[in-house]
Amino acid sequence: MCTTMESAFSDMDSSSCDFSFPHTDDDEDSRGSMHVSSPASSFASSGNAQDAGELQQKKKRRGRARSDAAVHVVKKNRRLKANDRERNRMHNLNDALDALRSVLPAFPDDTKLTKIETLRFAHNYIWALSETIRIADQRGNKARDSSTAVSCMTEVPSPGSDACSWASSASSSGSSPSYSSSNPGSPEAMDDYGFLQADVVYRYHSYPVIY
DNA sequence: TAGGCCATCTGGTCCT
DNA sequence: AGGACCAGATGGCCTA
Repeated sequence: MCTTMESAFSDMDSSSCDFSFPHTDDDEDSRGSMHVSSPASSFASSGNAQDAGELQQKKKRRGRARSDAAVHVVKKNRRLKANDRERNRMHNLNDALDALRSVLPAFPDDTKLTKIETLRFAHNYIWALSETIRIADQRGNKARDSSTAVSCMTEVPSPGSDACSWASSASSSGSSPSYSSSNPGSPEAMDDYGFLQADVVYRYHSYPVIY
């Protein structure tokens, strides 16, 4: 198969694949070339009647072959363009995933999250932030002059920060965290502020995305 | 060496 | 008709 990283990023270097469009004598004929080395011109200059008849036959066959080849070339060109668009589309998707990774808390070992891990991590992160805000609001309503809610918010890791220093309870997850099976949205687990922190942190790292 | 992850190709389907 | 999107297939690379 022609798929290699080199060919993939060489903007469709067709010479490395089976998609090349060979330059043939038919191409010359189709442009009415009078090149001296053209088989047609050499036949025409022979003056032989039998050869002329064969030439007509050959021209017919070549004409048929040329039209088939033209269709083939058109199809291949369309495929190449579609491949190029698909490649760009996937590159855009990967760029978006990279952007998502950049706003997620970083792991200390600098392990790049896989695609699925990035999506799951982002899901958990959003959920954790939402829960933190929700609980902070609840606490804020109960004791507006308390600084508890403020300190709660400062516990949330900022994008790019060390996620595991914030979430020590999930530090063993690495790039392939084991997943809990509990419901991230269960409010009964949030009856205590301290418990909330630990629980949010844990789920933020380890809860599987439910699709 | 098996398994996971990834990039790419490809054909089908849907949409504009 | 052509482009976007999708899913399956394939092969390369890396790691345990």
